[in-house]
Amino acid sequence: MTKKRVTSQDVANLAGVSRTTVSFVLNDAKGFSISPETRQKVVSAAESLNYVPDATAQALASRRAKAIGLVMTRSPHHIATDAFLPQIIGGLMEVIKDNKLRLLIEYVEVEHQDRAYLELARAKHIDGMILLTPRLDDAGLKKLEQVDIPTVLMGHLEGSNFYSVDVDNKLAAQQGVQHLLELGHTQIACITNAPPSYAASPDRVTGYKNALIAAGITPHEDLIRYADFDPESGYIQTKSLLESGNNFTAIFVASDNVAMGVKAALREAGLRIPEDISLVGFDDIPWAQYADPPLTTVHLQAEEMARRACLVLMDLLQGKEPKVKQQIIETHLVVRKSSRKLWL
Amino acid sequence: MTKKRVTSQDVANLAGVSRTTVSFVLNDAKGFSISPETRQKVVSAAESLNYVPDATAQALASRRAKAIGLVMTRSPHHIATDAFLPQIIGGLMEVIKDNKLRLLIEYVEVEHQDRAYLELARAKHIDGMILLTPRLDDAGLKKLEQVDIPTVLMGHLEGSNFYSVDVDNKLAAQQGVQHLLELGHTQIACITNAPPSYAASPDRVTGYKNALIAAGITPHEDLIRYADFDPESGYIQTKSLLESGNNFTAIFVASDNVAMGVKAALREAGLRIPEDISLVGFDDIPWAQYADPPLTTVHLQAEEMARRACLVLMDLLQGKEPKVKQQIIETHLVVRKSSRKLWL
DNA sequence: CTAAACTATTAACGCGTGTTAATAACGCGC
DNA sequence: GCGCGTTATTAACACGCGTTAATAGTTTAG
Repeated sequence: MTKKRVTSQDVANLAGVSRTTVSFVLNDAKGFSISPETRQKVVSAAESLNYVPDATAQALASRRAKAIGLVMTRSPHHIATDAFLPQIIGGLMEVIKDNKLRLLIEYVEVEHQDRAYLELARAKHIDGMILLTPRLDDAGLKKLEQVDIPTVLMGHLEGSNFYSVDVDNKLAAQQGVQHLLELGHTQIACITNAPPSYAASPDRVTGYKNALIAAGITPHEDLIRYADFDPESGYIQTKSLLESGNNFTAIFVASDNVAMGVKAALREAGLRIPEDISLVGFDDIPWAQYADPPLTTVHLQAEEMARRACLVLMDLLQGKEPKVKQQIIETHLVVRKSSRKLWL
Repeated sequence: MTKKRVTSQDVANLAGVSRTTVSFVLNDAKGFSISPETRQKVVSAAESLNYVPDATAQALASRRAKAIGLVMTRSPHHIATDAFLPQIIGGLMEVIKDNKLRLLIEYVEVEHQDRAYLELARAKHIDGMILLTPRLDDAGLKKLEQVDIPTVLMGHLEGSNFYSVDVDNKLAAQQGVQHLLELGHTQIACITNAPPSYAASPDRVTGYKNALIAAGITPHEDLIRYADFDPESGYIQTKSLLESGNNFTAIFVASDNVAMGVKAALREAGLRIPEDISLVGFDDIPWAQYADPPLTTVHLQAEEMARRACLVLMDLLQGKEPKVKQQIIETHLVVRKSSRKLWL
């Protein structure tokens, strides 16, 4: 048993035809006619040789990598604690396997942001890309916009021209805060999901403020804290909030993952949820419903978002014009046990 | 402004040298000498043209894809609820970026298992692969073993000849159960992480039984239930356990993710943790410490495992013989609040 | 002063496939 | 028997790069 690679030439030889014919048969080339018996000969020859086309050569010749990239700008550490990643990958996978593509995970270091996207595009490793958690201050994205590589944003970037799939962060945040207001809370703190440089973060704060204003309450900057994706940052910001001496009876946390840390800090301070402090999260990560108390939160369909983003990308890859440029996925509040009526 | 791709030929022309020289300079080819001024000319030419080598062509010519694959056998749905995936990807990323490789996520459908691995290997999309959650009954793996593609298993497969990185599942489970025994529990149920076909599952059960036997307690099959990765399966199995009428004062759950569902079922049945039932988990996923009560669990260093597995793979790719064939990563029990002394 | 040994560079081939333009075989009406 | 449209097939080029073997130029050893 020789270890020699089986090429389409071998298949051609065995079938007694040319390599071109083999290619036509295996790719179902349209506009060319091949007799049924020839087709059969080729197919069985390929089968008996266990022929698998060389993806690299195919990519070079066809000028399509047959792969898309999921591009993130976060450090490996933050990637490791991203509660949404599995859902997003799962969602992408579903679409990708139908289109016989592959998924590449790319990680762009902040320092190389200005060049990395372009190189990614130029290197032709991927046919298109899906960008996660874009930052407002990402210089590389501006340049990427000029280049002609199919790109879909998960999230939104003010003033950018990318195709995107996102939730209405303002509205969603407003829904969450609205719920707290309806329960009678008026002193409501806010802890964000991420630093303000990530687009979703200020949007959710705006939603928070809008809800307050609509209820005739003046937002208070002292009640707003910026976390950094992980539970630990939530823990820290909650400490800061508690030590600031500001009064509040509820917290809107713009990320369930961060809320985990918030809960820990509250518990440590002897505050019970929801008896002393009501908590509303954001994201509805899989564990939110199993937390104790189960977390009231704004449900975000991450898997569905990924699926949609991927579908838009598929359209772009096939040269079709996607129907909508900026797609909004619906969110809704899930009321569980971490929030309750304010005692008066 | 034409959108023509910049090739190494363009760089060569601008620098006034041959394409070969360009290749030598850019790849730091050893065994060939190039004068400093020529080198400089090439570098600045490449720079000014914004030259980015075509990865596809490089791969074809060099016969290395410069990418490795993370291969999973689970459905997109299960991928979406995998709490470890981010940690594993994060760990892999860390090693990969140092070696200028890329990460491909591959998903092998169960129905195609027998052929998929081989095609993956033959298609040369990737230079090597890391296999996740191998199944005992996976026919494709047997065939893969014959082929000469660098492969590292995360997990263990009895009787296989793969390089692997794993925890000592038996010992780790024993540690967890031991803890419950020391607290005075004698009636301890067990809910696994996965169906028995996944290698880790029966191993953890064995560890559970061993601990009991060592304490002079006869394991009772009625107290063992097999979950299926997600919280929901934990919920279902716990229901089944409760309805079976068997008495128990503690549960060893071989997966924190599953344990989330177990907690929900217990709470629904009016049982408090740890007052009525002590709970010990397995994995120490990032949210375990933020659960309420914080979960006592066996800590498994997923990120580190991924890192190690990737390092072994790097060795294999470079033709080095890795030091150890089957690497074991240490685990340790983390005692939190979900377990406590049995009232007598 | 010639042979040998190095230095600097390149022409040319190979990687395995997709695809165009050309060829060969074949039936058809006249 | 002759042109002509199909049908079936292939030779040949393109894709962009890595790499070997060979060619000039230049220094060193004998």
